[in-house]
Amino acid sequence: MRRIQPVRGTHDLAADEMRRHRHVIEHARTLAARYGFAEVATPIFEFSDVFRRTLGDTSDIVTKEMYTFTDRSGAEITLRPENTAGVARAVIGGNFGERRPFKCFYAGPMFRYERPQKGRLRQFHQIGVELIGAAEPLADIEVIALGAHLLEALGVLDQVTLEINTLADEASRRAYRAALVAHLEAHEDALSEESRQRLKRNPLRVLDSKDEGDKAVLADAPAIDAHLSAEAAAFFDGVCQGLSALDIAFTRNPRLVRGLDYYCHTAFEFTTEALGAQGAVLAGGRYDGLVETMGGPATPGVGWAGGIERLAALVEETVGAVAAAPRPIAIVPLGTRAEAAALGLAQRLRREGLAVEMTYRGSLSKRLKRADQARAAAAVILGDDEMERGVATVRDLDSGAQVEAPEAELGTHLARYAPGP
RNA sequence: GCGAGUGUAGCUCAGUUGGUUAGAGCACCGGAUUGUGGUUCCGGGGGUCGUGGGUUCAAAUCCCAUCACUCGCCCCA
Repeated sequence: MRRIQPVRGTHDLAADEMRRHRHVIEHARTLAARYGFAEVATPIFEFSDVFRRTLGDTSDIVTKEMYTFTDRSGAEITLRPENTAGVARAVIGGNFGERRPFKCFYAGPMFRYERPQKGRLRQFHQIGVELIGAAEPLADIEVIALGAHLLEALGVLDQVTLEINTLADEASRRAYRAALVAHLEAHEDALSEESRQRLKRNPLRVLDSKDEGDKAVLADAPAIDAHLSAEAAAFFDGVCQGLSALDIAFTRNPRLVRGLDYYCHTAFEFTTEALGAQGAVLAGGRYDGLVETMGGPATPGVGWAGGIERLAALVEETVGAVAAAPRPIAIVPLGTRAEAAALGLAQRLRREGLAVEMTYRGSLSKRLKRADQARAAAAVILGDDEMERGVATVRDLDSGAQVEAPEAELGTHLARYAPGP
């Protein structure tokens, strides 16, 4: 029988890794709630149009990374490659209410058909927030502040740098794109093959090329700042000042652009050097055109998404192991009569809030070994001796100290051990 | 999608210029100890050497393909 492998780019999450994921998710969920972002969930698959219409025909995600299939009714379905479009779809449909601004938090799996690498999987997990219906810089500032706060709470803020840029409004961006294209076309011979392609399809993407020849051409390329409308400049100014007022350190990166078409104005990215090539750990921006693109009323929005695998890896690398589960109490019955009694005892203790591990088989020696492997803090030994006298032996597994306690008082004897989950 | 590297037990790895029944440590299971765990001692189970094909008297070892992982490009979270 040949062993079946997991699908490429997918991972089983063992208890330790799952705990690291949960550590990230729970910090994010708690902080998001504190900022007024309530948790929601959208389906992990949508009609393909939800993504095709919003992400842009030239984006890599749409052109080659979507998991798309036809279901039994003939509908074209796509496993979500990101969650913003799904949230926007639900908001437009009124499924999340009519109150504006609408603020939400989400966590869940996303799917992209990519070449797997460290920190890059085909099924990966994101946390994210969206703030829909507020056009003010204050909204951008709060959204970014939440991201920074989360990174701080996870203990990794000093491992990342915040880069920020403005993509301006459409008119400014169009003017800038024209100037950029003119410059790039004048130096087309010096550009890499890929950048020449991008020049035609999505010229702004040339800006973050790592090719040395491209960089040389870009060195004296026009900057967007010269093309900003007064409003766009003021907006970006407002965001930067707000971040400074909150003591959130950032650097301006005029080459920072977004891969997805729906972004405008603020674009930001928390990146780290500690994770190799996949350094973006939490990133997002403003997407004022998105809701309208999807057929809703013109509605501004801003948000971010963070990669759970990447955040968890960064936490593990810089902070170390996350807190382990609470240590259980092990029940060690000896003999069939004791086993029957132990069942009820275990349930009783669990109802009192203790984590209780039953030992199922073997001699006392074997069962204590099991208790030890389960990281139990104490063992409750219940044998014929004890049954006769209506007591149980409580053994502290760290010190080896043992006391006998009447069964009714077991709860008090065990109270000094950590409560269960 | 492109380039490079790696794949031997559950894990980390050794395995000589191709040469007989492929090893170690840790982990696991049992016993020493049918009422006392962690330490120790003894024993045991586990491998189609990633998979498929080829070369050869002979392949874990050489060749080809393929799959997976890792790193870079690309992309992004």
